[in-house]
Amino acid sequence: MRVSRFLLATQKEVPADAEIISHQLMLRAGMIRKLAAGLYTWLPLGLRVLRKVEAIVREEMDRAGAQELLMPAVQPAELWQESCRWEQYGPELLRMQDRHGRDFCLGPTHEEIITDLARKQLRSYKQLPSNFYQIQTKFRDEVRPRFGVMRAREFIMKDAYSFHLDKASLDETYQLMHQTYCRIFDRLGLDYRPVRADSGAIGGSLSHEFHVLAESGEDAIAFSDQSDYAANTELAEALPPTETRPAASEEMSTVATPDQHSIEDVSRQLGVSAEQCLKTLIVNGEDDQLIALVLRGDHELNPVKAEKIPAVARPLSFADEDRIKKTIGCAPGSIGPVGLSIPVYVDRSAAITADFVCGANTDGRHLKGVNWERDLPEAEIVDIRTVVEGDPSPDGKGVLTIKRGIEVGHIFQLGTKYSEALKASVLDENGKAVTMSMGCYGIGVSRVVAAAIEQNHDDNGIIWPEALAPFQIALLPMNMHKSERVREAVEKLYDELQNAGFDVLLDDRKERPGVMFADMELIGIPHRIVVGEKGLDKGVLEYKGRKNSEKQELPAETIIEFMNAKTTTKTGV
RNA sequence: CGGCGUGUAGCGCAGCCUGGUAGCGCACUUCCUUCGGGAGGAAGGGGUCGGAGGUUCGAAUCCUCUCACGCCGACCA
Repeated sequence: MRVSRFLLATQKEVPADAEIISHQLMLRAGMIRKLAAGLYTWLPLGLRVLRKVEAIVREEMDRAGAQELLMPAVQPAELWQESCRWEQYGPELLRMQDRHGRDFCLGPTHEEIITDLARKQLRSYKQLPSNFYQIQTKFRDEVRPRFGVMRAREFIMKDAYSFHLDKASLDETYQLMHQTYCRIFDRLGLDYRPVRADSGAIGGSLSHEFHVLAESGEDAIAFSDQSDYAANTELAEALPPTETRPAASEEMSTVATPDQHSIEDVSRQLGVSAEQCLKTLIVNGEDDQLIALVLRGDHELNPVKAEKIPAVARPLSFADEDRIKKTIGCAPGSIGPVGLSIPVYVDRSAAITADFVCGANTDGRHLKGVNWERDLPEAEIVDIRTVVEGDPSPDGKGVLTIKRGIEVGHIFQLGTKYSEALKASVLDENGKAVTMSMGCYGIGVSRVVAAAIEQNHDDNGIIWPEALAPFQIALLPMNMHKSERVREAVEKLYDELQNAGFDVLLDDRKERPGVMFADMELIGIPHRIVVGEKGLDKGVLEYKGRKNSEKQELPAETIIEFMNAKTTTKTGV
């Protein structure tokens, strides 16, 4: 490809609202342009990278025996009503009507569609297991799209759905997909980790997320320092403390704490540490009652865990202030577990705290020297906090460290949630109808592109892993428009490299060298070959890799051989 | 959904407070010089100032409404 025939839309400046590096670089390099909130056009340069990701995903899915198909982006409401998600899904599901007034939605995912296909096309156990996948545009009407294509409303996803006669077969395919995902992310050249995850509202039991590690990641991942345990902090268990509760040593007393509402305020005023304070959160429960959750002041409530308490309403929501005042008699900020008439659940760590500080259930008052058993009945002990760095690993080996990750893949065992709702069954060997078990496996293809940049860049721009680069080689002639020798040499080299199977970007613009260097580095081409008068005199070409800063001179006739050794993959002309 | 903020040339911004014929940098076009790390000069093209309504002799500027976009919050106990 010649730059003169290519939309190289690089720019020096970047819109002020691009917060993270991948978003800035994708705009600067001319990979994407925003059309509206969460909607992006992929320019030719960006699309080339996207296609590289897709190709690798496709190859590995095919290799794992999955079959590609393509389902509509627009989906009829009837199927969503059948699975009850038309009501459950909320405003992220973009709904619309056609000219006849029939309801449709833009698909945020395709469980209903594939299950509908499966119930019509799969009749016999002999057809199982089957795994179907597609690479499709999805739409989720995010409250707050941000970070460019990282959290866009419209995005490209590879989603796969497998169908099985029994759990054993599902387990087998799940393991195969786990391995396939590892192969895919290995080939993409990314630093990633498979982590255990909560399967959330989608249902099912087993679930893993694949995270690309990056500071800008929106998820927190807990790792053991002594084993391969890794889990989303939403899921990671905070083990019961091994120490027992110390004996009470203080008398309970009331202290005035006017206008001190936060743990920080109270601990500062009373001169005690945050872990010596207990906070009491009031949430809405089932049956329209309120529920109190007690945590240590330095810990955070884990909403996913809290939702698992049967008495707590799902989704988790905080009680509104008026109702708290009416029921408890004080405003949030002065609540404590002593003398509460509503159900109280206490976190494992808070349950072994002695002589603690908490709200007195009277505005402007706190209690100190409070002790379980003596001053208030022991509440039901639960695990409702989010793990923190230094907690023991849930697998019993080592302690946890916390890192940020970008979720680029997610695999689930769905079980029969959708197949039951849509009555998708096959006949088994005995001629008996069996509801199929399902698995579901997603990769955020467009997000992978952004994640790769988060992990691979420097001050000059993007540094593509070989497998993702939009072009392999940047061919830069020095002053070609002045020197006929350079023009001839570079045209010849361009042909030779292409004939040898390399994807080459020839910068034939009438630009100064500095401009060419800067642009090629910004867009991250892994290999650079410079052709100039000086080199031609000596019969050499100059090579430089994007990652390392040393230039080297090579005899012109050895360049093909050299590039073959440098690159592992070729994509053809 | 709530709070705050921003809409002026393709991009980044000034002008608005204090109303009087719309500017700067980058980018773009042409020419000259320069030519191995985002060059210099000269001459150009490009904007119904987000939209609607109002006040005024006169509105980018003041007022009202509206749309779009962005940031923050939704863990305060």
